[in-house]
Order: sequence, then structure tokens, then C-alpha cells
Amino acid sequence: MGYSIKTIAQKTGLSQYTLRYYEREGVLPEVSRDANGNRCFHDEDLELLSLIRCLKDTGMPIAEIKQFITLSREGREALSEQCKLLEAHKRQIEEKIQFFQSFAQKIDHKIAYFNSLEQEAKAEMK
Amino acid sequence: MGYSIKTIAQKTGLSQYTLRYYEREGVLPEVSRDANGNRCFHDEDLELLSLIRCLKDTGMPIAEIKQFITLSREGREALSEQCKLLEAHKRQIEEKIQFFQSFAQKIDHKIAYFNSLEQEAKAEMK
DNA sequence: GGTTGACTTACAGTTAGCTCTAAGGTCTAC
DNA sequence: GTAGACCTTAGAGCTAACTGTAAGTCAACC
Repeated sequence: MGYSIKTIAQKTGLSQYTLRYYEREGVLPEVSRDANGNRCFHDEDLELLSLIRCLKDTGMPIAEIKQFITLSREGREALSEQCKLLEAHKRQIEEKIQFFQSFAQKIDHKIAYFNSLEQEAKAEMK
Repeated sequence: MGYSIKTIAQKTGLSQYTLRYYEREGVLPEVSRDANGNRCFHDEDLELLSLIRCLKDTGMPIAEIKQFITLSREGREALSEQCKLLEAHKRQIEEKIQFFQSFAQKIDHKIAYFNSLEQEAKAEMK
């Protein structure tokens, strides 16, 4: 009835340490427990974890994710604020994409330049 | 007659601390000094710093940048290895772009979902 | 000639985000 | 009934990448 921390670690790719840390820090809302006091994750937790990963891996700091999650507990009154947070983050992701694309180009030019130097060096060897 | 560390900090947006740290760590090759022992940056340093920033901001760890810079000092023999490093990194950037794009989409869906919840809530208010 | 300001070094401190250890509880299988 | 696998908490430790401090050098101005 529900997933153990081990299972969730496997399913999410996060370590058990990290999962406990997230709960401690309020990044993940309190996970329910079984009769022995062991964590008992549910599908909603999995879903939330997937969103958390998405936010984290796109560069949102833990503290901000926590803020977002805290808003979740406030129900419908907080929805518009949550939306604002997500929208602001999405703009940041888009900026990063632009940034990365221009950097990929720059690196491309560097590679081309290095290759030309290499050709030159080979020509001199003859 | 070369730029002071303060000027370079302004030009690059990196702090003086960071610039010294980079030199100490070998991320930036040794900077030449004036008669008083003060750092005296040149345009080549600026150019290299621009590449370093590009690598760092696209997620290359300091240690790897150092490796790349160390190769620079080995001259033409190291060119192909440098190219390999850059090409590998470029692939990583491209993966990240893909990843970010899919995450941006996911966040979009979430925003749409939240908006629909909000509309619902408003409808109930009437 | 004293103070101000920019620089130097060596090294200690900070932050985020984990990651690990120690000490212990509980269940299952032999 | 004990070994092993699983879990728990509290709290210490780690890594990367800075960031700050202390003590000192040097040149320029009043």
C-alpha cells in the first residue's frame, strides 16, 4: 500500500538521502507513514517529484521550489501566485535556451578555428 | 598598456576574487605582471575569459575548463584533443537545450492546468 | 610625510545541495 | 533467537565555486 523510499529512489533516480533531505527542507510536503513510521509514498508524491525534478533540473533553487510547494498547501487562493512563479521560471528557461544556443554557436566557431589550425599544422608537416 | 584587475572585473562581470581564484586554480593561465607585481591583463586574456565564461555558463565544471586551458599551452599537438573536448561539450549543450525545451513544455502544461483550476474556482464564486 | 586607494598573498569562511555515519527500531526467514 | 534487510532520526561531513579577511606593498595626492 504505497511505495517505500527505496522504490521511489529507483523510480525517480533521486537517492534516499536526497528524498529525506527534500522532505526535511520542505521541498517535498510531508510524506505519510505506515504503522512502523516508515515513509509510504503515493502516486501524487511521484507526480509532485516529477515536477520538482523538472524545476530543479531547469535551475530553480531548492528554496524557490519549497516556496512553490508551500503555496500548494494553501489551496485555490494561491493558484494565481503559483502560476506567476511558474511563468517567471518558464521565461528564465527560455532565456537559458537562447543563451545556450548562442554559446553552442560560439563553441562551433571555436571548433572550426581549431580545425583550421590543425589543417595548417598538417600542411606544414609535408 | 594592459588592463587592471578592476577593469577586467568590470568588463567581464566576474569579481576580482573570482579572477584571482581562476588564476590560482589554473582556469586562467598566469597573467603577466607590471613592475609592481600587479596583474596586467591583455586582450588575449579577455578573449580567453570570454570563452571560459561561455564554457562555465553552459555547465562545464572548473576542473574541465582547467584541463582545456592546460592543453592550450601545449600548442599544436594538443589541438585535436581540445577539439574533442569542445565537441563533447557542445553535444552536452545540445542535450540540455532539448531537455530544457521539453521541460518548458511540461511547465506550460502545468500552467494551463492551474489556469483551468482558477477559472473553475472563479465560476464557483458566482 | 602621512593618508588614501588599488593592488598583492595566504588562508579562512560561506553557500547550496547533497551525502554519509551512528545508533537504533521492526519485520522476515532460517 | 538471531541474522539480514529494511527503515528511522540527528547531526556531521563533503564538494564546488566562490567570497571574505588580514596583513602587507606601492604610488599618488595634500
